[in-house]
Amino acid sequence: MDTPWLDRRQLRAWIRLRAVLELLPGALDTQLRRDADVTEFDYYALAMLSEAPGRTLRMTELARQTNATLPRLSHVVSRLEARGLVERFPCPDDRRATNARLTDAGRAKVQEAAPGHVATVRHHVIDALSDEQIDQLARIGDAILARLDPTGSMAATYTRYDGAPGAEAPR
Amino acid sequence: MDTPWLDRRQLRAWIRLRAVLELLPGALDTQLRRDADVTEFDYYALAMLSEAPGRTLRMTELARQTNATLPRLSHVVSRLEARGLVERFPCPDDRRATNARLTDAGRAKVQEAAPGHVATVRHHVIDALSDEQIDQLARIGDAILARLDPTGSMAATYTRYDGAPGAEAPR
DNA sequence: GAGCAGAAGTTGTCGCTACAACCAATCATC
DNA sequence: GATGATTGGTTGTAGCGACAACTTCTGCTC
Repeated sequence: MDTPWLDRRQLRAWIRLRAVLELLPGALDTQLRRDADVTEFDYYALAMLSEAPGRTLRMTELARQTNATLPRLSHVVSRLEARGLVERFPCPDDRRATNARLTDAGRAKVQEAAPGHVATVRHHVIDALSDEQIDQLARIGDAILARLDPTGSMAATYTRYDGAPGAEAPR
Repeated sequence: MDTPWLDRRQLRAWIRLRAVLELLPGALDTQLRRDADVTEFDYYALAMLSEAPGRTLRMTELARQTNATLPRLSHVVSRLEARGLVERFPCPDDRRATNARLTDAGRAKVQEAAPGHVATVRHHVIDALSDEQIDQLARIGDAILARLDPTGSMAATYTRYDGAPGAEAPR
């Protein structure tokens, strides 16, 4: 390998990022589980569906938009389906495929959960940063994601910012 | 609440951060499990111990340095102890407390795993960013952590950059 | 010096995720 | 129009983390 160790500045940045990686997901999860009885991942899956045309997405597409593997999504959707928040039905165009559609109850759940979630994201991230840092963070995220998923097949890219999912007003 | 929704710039940054939160830990975990048969968390626990004087830390202090809760750390250390990488013994100063000490095998494990892990961190994060972005990331991390853990009691702060843990040459 | 609040850890249980194996349908190619 | 490879998705299992309950010990306060 012969890879050089990190210098002090690099290490400082990495330690911080690692701490955020460790602490932030738990904070988001705790709030949503307490206030709306859903996981942060559940919430995003529901939110993505609520933005989709017909409130419907194919499993593969939903997995891509939530940065999840297909097995994971399948389990999650099974649970959401059992709770009546989502329904599955075979895709007419491709009989291998399955569509997931948000039910009315699911839509209500998103609307119920959204304000508290947005407030939490604001409190922990957005409001902690200056406008300049917000843009810096976006570019840093881009750069890291380009390495994590070079093909771009996995990471949700969201070039459409006109009504992007998960944190806007529910339609 | 009456919290405003995120605007496009904020949303862009948040979506990126969320994707990193989802994808990066898995990438680090996969590499370490494959090449050294340890979790990323296992690795950091071992690495923190390897930096500590006498390769020993109290459980509470180790939990703080790894951003973990005490129950979680207790389980992890139990597993590491069963593998002979760590040993536990009661703290003589405070009989409530437990010390965790790195064994020779544990030290060897850290040294074995470190180069590959550092290479992965470099590849996915450090080398993806400019020097300027590295510093920006550190400051952004500081700002977010200040919100996540206002008291500073939890998040590992690491003002000591002379030989910081986890990514430097093992001693 | 008795009593009590809080700190330090451990343990048990439950739910979620990763991984691997698997099935079904489509596509390509001959 | 068969066959092989790939895509789309589900299921089973094992392992890890969150949470709550509990024990032991310390230190305060009266």
